[in-house]
Amino acid sequence: MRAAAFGTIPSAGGSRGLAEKGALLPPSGARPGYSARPMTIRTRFAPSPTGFLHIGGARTALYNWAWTRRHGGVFLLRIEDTDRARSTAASEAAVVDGLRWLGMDWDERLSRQSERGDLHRAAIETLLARDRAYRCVCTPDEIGARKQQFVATGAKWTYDGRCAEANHGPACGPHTVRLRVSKTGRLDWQDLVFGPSGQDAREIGDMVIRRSDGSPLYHLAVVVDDVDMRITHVIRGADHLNNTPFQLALYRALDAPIPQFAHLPLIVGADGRKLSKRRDHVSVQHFREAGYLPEALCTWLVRIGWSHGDQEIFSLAEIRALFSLEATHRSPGHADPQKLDWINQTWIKRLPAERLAAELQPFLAAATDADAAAAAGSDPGLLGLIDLLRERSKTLAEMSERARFFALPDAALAYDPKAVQKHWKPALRTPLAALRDALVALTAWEPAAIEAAFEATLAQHEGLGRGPLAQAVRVAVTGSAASPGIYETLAVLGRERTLVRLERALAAWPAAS
RNA sequence: GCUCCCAUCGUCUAGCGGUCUAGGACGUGGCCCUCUCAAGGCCAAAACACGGGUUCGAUUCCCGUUGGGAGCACCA
Repeated sequence: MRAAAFGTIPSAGGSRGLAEKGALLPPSGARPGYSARPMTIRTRFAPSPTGFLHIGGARTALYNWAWTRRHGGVFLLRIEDTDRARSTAASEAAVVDGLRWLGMDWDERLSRQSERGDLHRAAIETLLARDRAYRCVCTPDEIGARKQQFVATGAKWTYDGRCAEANHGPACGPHTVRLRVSKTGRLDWQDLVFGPSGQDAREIGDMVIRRSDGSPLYHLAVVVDDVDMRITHVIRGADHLNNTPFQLALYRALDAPIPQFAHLPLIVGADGRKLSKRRDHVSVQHFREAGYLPEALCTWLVRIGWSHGDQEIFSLAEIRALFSLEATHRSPGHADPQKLDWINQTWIKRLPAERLAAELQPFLAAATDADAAAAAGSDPGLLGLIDLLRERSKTLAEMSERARFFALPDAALAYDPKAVQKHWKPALRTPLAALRDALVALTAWEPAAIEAAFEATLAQHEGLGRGPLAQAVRVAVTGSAASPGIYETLAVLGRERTLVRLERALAAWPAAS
């Protein structure tokens, strides 16, 4: 039954409802019988190394990765480095690092399109030999002129086929090679996300597959590579929707099995248009440097265009266990930075303090200096501080800012002038000294005991409010008017450092005027 | 212009003919909590683009309109 379905439909796949099931079957171009036993799913992510990993690309990679892992397939990474100008080892590394940082892995060895030139050239020769492609001596200028005339008719321009029957040989001078694309029939496929898709073959035209300098074009290279790598499912951005018919024609001309296609809706910017490098933050690297966790970025990206009931937060493990193309949307989605903030904080609240401490390290160093960050890193109070800070930090950068007071040496702590002016009232000096004495007398250095010392001090001083005392201490110990609960803060800072800071504040206390 | 695609609160979405006086989340506003900042709790405002069908019955199916997006290379 399966075999029959694949034998009759050029690009089978069944309805959307059956898509996931069909996904386990071999590519639709396979002959009947060949499909009798399920074959391994093979997918790939094929970024061009532009110097950074784009969030759109990261999401495509994530969908590929998650779906493939879920189905026990093989996920490959292929660098599309045909554009020599932009392709450097550094920009390739940026893409690879980005993927690793997000938590993705891939199988077999990383491959590069540039390594496959021979394959592309051979494929073109074969097409030529079989007369499925032909040499074309039309120059860009000539075509441009003809195209301009054509535009008046209002139809979509396709190559007019002037050289199609000319039979130009290898020695015809500068020439391109064009694929013969049928002028009748349809180039259709069953998209795993978009459902029945395709268009009339005649609207495609005989497209160039080899430049006059002998280099192959993108479409030829991708198809040949995908065939060679035995890719069974092509999962990519919806910007390739329009490219698929021509690529279908290439698969046919190559007598190659046709993979299944799944196109993902694009991520758009705040104005609903394609993400722009100028307006929007598009690189994964940017978010990493701004203090977002990989878990947060993955959750954010996976939820644009896909959902699983009302669940908002997904670990990588959940993503790979739950992701399905069937539940993937068809409409483009906005990437909302505020939602990312919330997601990031949610992860900050969930992750173990040890993990956050490690992630925080570079941010702390940036907010203070290497020495201070190292000192904080080995301070036993750090994990406790992180537990206090996770409720008030949307990013690691923010957390590091709030942790500055802790990392800084006692003598280097600076006081916020406005906070001093507001909270260091001359009359508070005596109670503060009393509080210091109460703290010194403490046997246990923990929030409850510290609170008791505060209460005792308050009881000694008629009319003194809890707020003013807490604020005075807060400024003395953190330099700022905002911090986690004062008892917890002192507990985490430690007895010695607290007392040193109190002493230092007392010494700097303003006198009554 | 042509081709292809899309359409539920501002945003991400649930909904796969009756369960919808349309649910959740972010954001926004209010209240509570409170030593500051947060976090948290409660409440509120906020959407099925429009018009035709199909049907006993449409947010859900079909067709138009409108709006939006993507693609129309000897780029990838």
